[in-house]
Amino acid sequence: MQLDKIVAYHKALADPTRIKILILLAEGELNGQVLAEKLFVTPATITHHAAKLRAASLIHERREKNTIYFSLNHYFINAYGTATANIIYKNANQLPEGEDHPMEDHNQKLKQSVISNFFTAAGRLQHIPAQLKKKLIVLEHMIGGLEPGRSYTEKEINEFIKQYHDDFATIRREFIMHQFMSRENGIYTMNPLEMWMKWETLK
Amino acid sequence: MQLDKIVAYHKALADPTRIKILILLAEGELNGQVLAEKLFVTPATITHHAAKLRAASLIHERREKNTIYFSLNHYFINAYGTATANIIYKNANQLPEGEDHPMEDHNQKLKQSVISNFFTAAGRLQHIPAQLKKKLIVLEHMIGGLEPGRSYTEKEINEFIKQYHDDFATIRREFIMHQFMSRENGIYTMNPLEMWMKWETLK
DNA sequence: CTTATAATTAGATATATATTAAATTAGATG
DNA sequence: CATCTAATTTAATATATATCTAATTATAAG
Repeated sequence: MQLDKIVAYHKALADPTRIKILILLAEGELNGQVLAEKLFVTPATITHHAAKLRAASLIHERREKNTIYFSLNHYFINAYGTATANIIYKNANQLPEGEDHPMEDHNQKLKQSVISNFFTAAGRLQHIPAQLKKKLIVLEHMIGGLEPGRSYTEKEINEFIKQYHDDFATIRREFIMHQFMSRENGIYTMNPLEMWMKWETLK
Repeated sequence: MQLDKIVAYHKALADPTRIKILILLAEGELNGQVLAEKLFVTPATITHHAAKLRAASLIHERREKNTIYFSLNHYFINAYGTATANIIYKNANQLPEGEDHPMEDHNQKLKQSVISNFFTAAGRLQHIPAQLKKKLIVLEHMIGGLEPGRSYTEKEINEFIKQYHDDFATIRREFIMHQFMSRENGIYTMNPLEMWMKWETLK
């Protein structure tokens, strides 16, 4: 049920240690040991929180030898124009509160250029970018056309994607793979984090 | 500290019973006894949750004789274009998930007309509306100019308000009174709910 | 195979919180 | 003042969760 998802999402952000972890990760990826040191907790505690953040799709993980590096979900970073993310970001960089981070501007420009390069004037997707970062921008752009908070049948999702590109099956799979959406019993819903980003970009 | 506020805000929405209360209140105001019946809990439990929702500015209360009627914070209702609010609203009205509620459209139109009636083309506020609902729309419009998540000194707030109207003291007081902002040691910050709305209306 | 490092798991503890029943308070009315 | 109703408070309980220590697992390297 959708209620559980909303609750789980808010629970993930309802703990000071987890917010602090996100603030630290806003500076760049860190492994568990380092996070533990900086927050004066044990690695076991980091594991505990990482599980909750992971469940809410707020972080990514990358393994290198026997070290696991945590990073903010790419979208979370890009969405820091929102208030909570703004706070996380500013805290991370010790910037005076009134100033915007140059990254904000840079990300905006990157998005703009990727969107204008991959979509036609009529709004069709010419082809799916091979580069991950660009692909994610393209997926995010398309998912912005869905209504946050409603459920879609597979048929409806296919129709929706076909507005942009004929290969709806690949794109639908990418939506799931990159956690933009989740599927349950053939019903598709946007994930909470993605909804949140959607709110931000809503006019 | 701002961290606590963010955490408290998310905690308020991190409980299924509280989300259900909001869903029920989306249909209209209800008193504690009725809420308790509908949710199969005791009135004491409702009191408990009401305290948390009140602390997060999510509900309003109105006393009539010895009955207290709870209702959604006016702004929460108007913000239901956001995903969580959308879910609350749709659940409340048993609408097919794809359909928008007519109220959404109505509120949008009301806002449009109030804003164009009270502000000049240059964006100055001509006078403060006497009618509560209109006043709230005007306040919401102005607060949209602030950056969510940052702190402002009183001087900065005054300067900000003077863009719109010379009587900054009255408007500043209204911001506090209607819980758009809170003041601590002379530092002003937008309240979490208002931040949330801000995200939604951000371009 | 042994050793080293990072992460996870398991078990224990403490704190927080959701809930209830019972007692109390607040307000209205006779 | 007595009574009624709604709400709150208090105290108790149960569940959840944040944290730690100690044991275990995963991966790499000698």
